[in-house]
Amino acid sequence: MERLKRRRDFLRAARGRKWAAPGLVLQAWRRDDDDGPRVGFTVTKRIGNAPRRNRVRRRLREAARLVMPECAHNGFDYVVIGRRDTLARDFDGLKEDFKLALSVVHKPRGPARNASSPGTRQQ
RNA sequence: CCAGUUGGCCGGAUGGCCGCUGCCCGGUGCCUGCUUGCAGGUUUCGGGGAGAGGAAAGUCCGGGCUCCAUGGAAACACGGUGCCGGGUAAUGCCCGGCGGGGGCGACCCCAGGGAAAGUGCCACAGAAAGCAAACCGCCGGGGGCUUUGGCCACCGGUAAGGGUGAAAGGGUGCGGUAAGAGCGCACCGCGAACCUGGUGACAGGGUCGGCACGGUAAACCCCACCGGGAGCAAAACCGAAUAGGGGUGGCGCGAAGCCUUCGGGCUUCAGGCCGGUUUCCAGGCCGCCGCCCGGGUUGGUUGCAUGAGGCGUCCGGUAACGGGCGCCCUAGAUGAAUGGUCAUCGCGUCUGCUCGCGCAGGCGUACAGAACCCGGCUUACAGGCCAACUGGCACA
RNA sequence: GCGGGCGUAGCUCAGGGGUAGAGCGCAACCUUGCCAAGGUUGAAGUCGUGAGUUCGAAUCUCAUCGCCCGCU
Repeated sequence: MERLKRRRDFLRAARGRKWAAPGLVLQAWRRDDDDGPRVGFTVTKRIGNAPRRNRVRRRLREAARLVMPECAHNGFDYVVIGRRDTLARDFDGLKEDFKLALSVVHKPRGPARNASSPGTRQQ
C-alpha cells in the first residue's frame, strides 16, 4: 500500500469527504486515475507527547493494513487522523470504525454539505 | 528491629498469530555493461541474525566534524567565568582540600576575587544612615526663681543608659571619673609586619597597634582568565531543470600600454571590498554601496556510526582519572522502522477467608521515543535491588 | 537545528529594589417618572512555580512550567 508523503496530497484529501468515528477520522479524495489506493496518517501534537503519538499512529497503521485490502477502493487517497480516544478504543472496535468510515466515504455524492455531520454524535 | 545519610544498579518476563526497517546467504524475473558467464542495479520468495533511553527529553555548558578563501599580532567593544590544588580533548563539569553555615551524628549546603580606585543606593522610623554628630538623658559651672524638695533657661563636658531601625563608629568584665570614654588592664574580635607549617587557599604562634576601616559588586564598576561566526536542513558528489540575471538611485569610471567590428575588451599600477570595530603583516576578490523585481530545484548517494567506544583484569593514584593486557562490534529511520493483538506469569497495593503457610477477587505497573556524534549539567520517573556508614531500642 | 519575547485584578496593560496601580468591566448608592449617560463609594491579586542574593524581591540571579514569534 503506497503512502502519502506530500503536503499537497494531505491538503487535497482534506477537501474530500469526511467521516468521524469514535476511534478515528477518515478523509477521502477520488483521484482521476484508477491506480491502487493510497493512505496517509495525521497525528497532531494535541494528541499527546511523542510516545503517545507513536502508539496512535502504529495502531492506525495496523488497522489500515488489516482492513484496507478488502474494503478500500482503487483511485482513492485516504487520510486517517488520530484522536485522543484512539488509544482507549479496543482494537476490534477500531477496525469496525475504519470499515464503517470507508463505506460512508465511498458513497457517491449524497447531501454534500452534511457529509461530516454524523461525526458529531461522539461528543 | 526502627529511623536516617551517602554511593551504585535495575527500569518487567515468556509464548502464539500477523507485520515493519537495515544487514548477510540462497533462488527467481527484468535492465545495463562487456572479457559470453560474470559484474552491477532492481523486483519478488525463502532462511539466518539485529533493531530506542537512563534520561533518547530540556538545549544550559564543553568539544569533534563541515563550511564561511585563510592565518597571525595588538587594542577596544561585547559575552561568560570567579577560594586553592589536581583531572580532562575541553568546560561553567568532576575529584581532593581550605574558609563559612546547618545537623546529636553519618553527612549536607555555599556565584566563595576586590568595598583604603571611583560613583550610586540604604525607603519608613529615628536626633543622626556615613561624616561624624547629639533628641531624651547623665555630670560640672556661674545666674534667676523657690513652698528648701527642687525648677528654669544659659555655657561647657560626655556618649554609659533610653528609644528607632536590618544596620547607630568594636564586645564582656574590672579599674577609673564630676559624669563618662580603649582613658588603663584582662579575654575575645579587628588590623599590621614577623616567625613556623603547607605547592597553595589557609592554619598556628607570640609581638605591636589602641579601634581607624557599616552594608550592598546576583548596583555601575575594577582586576584576572576564557571566547571568531554559523550549524549535518553543515557540506560534497551524481542526475534533472533553469539561469549565468533585470530595473533603479548615489558614488566612481584615474594613469600607461596593447587590440578593436569603435560598442568596448585585455594587462599593470592606483583604487575599492573581504572577521563585531580599528590598526599592521601575509593573502584573496574586482566596479562599489542601497532598494526593488524575476527564474530553477524540493530526487539519489556520501556525510552516517570504530568511537576522547564498551566489558573484564592488573598496576599507579586518597580520589577524579591515567597506563598495560585480553575480549567484543552493539539501531540507522527520513510524512520518519524498532510494532499490533491475544494469553500466561511476575511485582506492588487493597479487600475477604485463614492461627499461619497460603487462596480468591479488584486496582495499579512509571517518566518517556534515537534523527551527525561524543563529554557533562538540569529536569521527569511506578516499583525494586545492593553496599558502606550514622542515631535509637532490645538481646548476648 | 538555531535564536528572541511574554506570563501582574474578569479583560487590556503600567510599574525595573521600599505600602501593588490605571482604563474597561462588576457591585452598592446618588441623580431620573423610568432607562442610558454622569457622580460617589466599594470588592476583587499565591505578581506562572520553586530556590537564592538583599534588612527588604512583582522588580536582580538561577532553575522550571506554559504560551507566542522569527530564521534555516
